[in-house]
Amino acid sequence: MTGARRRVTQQDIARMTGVSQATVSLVLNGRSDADVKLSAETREKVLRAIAETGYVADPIARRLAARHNRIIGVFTYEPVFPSANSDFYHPFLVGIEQQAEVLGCDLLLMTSTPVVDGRRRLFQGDNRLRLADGSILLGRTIDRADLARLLAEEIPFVSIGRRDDAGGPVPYVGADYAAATAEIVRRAVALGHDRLAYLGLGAGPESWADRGRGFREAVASAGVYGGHFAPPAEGEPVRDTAAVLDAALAAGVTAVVAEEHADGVALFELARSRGVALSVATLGEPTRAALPTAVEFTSLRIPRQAMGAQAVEVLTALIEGTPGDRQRLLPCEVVSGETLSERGN
Amino acid sequence: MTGARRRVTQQDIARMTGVSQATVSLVLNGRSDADVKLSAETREKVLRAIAETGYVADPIARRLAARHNRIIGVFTYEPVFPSANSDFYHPFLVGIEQQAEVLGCDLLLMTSTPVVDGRRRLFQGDNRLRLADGSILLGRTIDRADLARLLAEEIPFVSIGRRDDAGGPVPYVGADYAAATAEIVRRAVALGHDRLAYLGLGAGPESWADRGRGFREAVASAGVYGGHFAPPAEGEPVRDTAAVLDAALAAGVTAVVAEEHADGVALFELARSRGVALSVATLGEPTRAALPTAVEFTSLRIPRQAMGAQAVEVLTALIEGTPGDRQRLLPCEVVSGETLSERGN
DNA sequence: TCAAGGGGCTAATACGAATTAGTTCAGGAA
DNA sequence: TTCCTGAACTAATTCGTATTAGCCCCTTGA
Repeated sequence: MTGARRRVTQQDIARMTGVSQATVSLVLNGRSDADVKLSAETREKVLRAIAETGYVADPIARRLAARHNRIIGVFTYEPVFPSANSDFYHPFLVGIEQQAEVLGCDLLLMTSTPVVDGRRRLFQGDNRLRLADGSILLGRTIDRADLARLLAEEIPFVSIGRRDDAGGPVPYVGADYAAATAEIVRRAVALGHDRLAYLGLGAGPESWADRGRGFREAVASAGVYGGHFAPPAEGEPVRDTAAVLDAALAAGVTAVVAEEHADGVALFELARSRGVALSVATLGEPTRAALPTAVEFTSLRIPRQAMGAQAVEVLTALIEGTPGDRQRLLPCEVVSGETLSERGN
Repeated sequence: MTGARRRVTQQDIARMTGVSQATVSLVLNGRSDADVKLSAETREKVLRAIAETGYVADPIARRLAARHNRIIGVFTYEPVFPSANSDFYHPFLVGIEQQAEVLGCDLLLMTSTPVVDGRRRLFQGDNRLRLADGSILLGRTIDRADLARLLAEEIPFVSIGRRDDAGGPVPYVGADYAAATAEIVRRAVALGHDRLAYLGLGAGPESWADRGRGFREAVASAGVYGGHFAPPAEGEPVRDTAAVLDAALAAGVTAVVAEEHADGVALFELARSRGVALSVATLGEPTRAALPTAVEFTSLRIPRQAMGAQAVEVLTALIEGTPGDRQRLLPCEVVSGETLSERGN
């Protein structure tokens, strides 16, 4: 009714109840302990006025003064929601939201930076990252320089996905691709395969490098042959599946471990259509995009939801200075599908 | 390098260059126009110092002074991400994010309220709604009392989905279900149907009431018969599809308009399996859940993404006091599927 | 020689909450 | 009566930036 009314402040509450702004602040923060004493009467008077007016502390002012506001920032280099990435981000966000709810934090999606060339800029003029107590960074790859700067400026953050040091250890919650890949190799070996190959880059971004390393180490320790077929370029899907298949067969390879799910699916389908026995395991999560196959692929189940939730945990530990691991690798479950079978089948 | 260094402030820059903090602020905001004059020399001195130190304005302080934070709250009664609702909310969020990005706003997901009985409480002790400059409310139904309170407290908000007045007009961006339903009825009539029926509640929450009204009015104005089959209870799917079909046939109905997509699908499939000719149109969006059918249903395409985007527009207009509609109904496209056909087919 | 009129800058204050160093007052001890 | 102590508050300051009123000095015109 009283159009364009200013927001209610502690000062207003103070005037209403005849106390000082400081008292209101003390009541709000439940500071009756130790050195600060407040009468129950005053406390209730203030509390009543707060309830009446529906007062809420301005998070901005609060953050300026107290250095925290129970807001967790979520930064994604790509838009969070738009369709292409939604399947990718969604499970992480489920976990993040869940844990944020448990902790009573709100989530600030940093959408204010326009997407340029398909990526958002983490640092730009007005760095909104500081709006939140700390942030979670989400993205297939994260700019190394950005990480270094975050560390240097001591902005609390946690990366989802393992990251190499960037002028210091990067807090992260990642998936243990190396271990999972090694496990797949062991299974293949146990099924009689002794000539394996890795299809993918196996290098570059940490998540690929980890898989590649897992493969190489497992192959070495099992004492079997481990070949390598690289895609045309980083991030590119394998174009010439036929060439890969031919090369693999020529090298006597009987089991292929594919970095990208789609590549593995394509290879397996081609082999099957040719009537060739080739085992294929995939180091990615079966996605809807690659669903036309009815076959259940041997692949990985990445604990995305748990990763999201734990990222929030690590972040709060970081903010509050609680001890604990700042780097966590969660195990990936190996989905035992039908595509990794006994040698010769 | 110099661990735990305080962040650089305008004050620091000022000291370095021998000017005042105010001058630094003026330079930063490019305020050389109009009433404020700065010499090119001073400007450059300051700019140089800024470049050297890598100074960036603290967004928090900036907002505090500016009295608004360019944060848009997004409140959902149910968790945003968890799977069951994700298909429902997702398209809206795509639109919201998109528009927020255009406007340079961040999105605050209100996740701090624990979900009780599957719903979040909009109003509770510390009302985080005021964290944002304004908020968007999302949900199939929204508590009437909540709306009234929001209006009374003059908290800027926009509802996604039309809402009846709640002690005043509620700002909303909704889908024009009434018009779309009427259009479907007209198409049915044009195809020779003169005995139609509505399957659903056609009352209660605005979105259903609008559909029901659209049906009744269109049927009346076309001068044809319009029956009504209600589900067992509000929100319940129709249990006894067979009973509905029998009743419809007994009443000589040749075309049914179903409020819920799933109900329509079930009815159509049953009729087809019995070899009975029955046209069915659906007043919902074809969802993945009801996909087992290969038939393309005559149904509605709800402009969810546009609704999200426009909600942001309305909200900012509201916040900034710009003139413009506070209530918008966007047209729904009628998907001409195969299930609404000429009478007798 | 003085007022008027800028240009160029600064002091002061606001923004809203948190925090610290007091201050006031009542009651008890000396 | 004075001193002390603790309870219950408050005044003042801080956080970093934006903004406004106004100051000082140098021209210019009369």
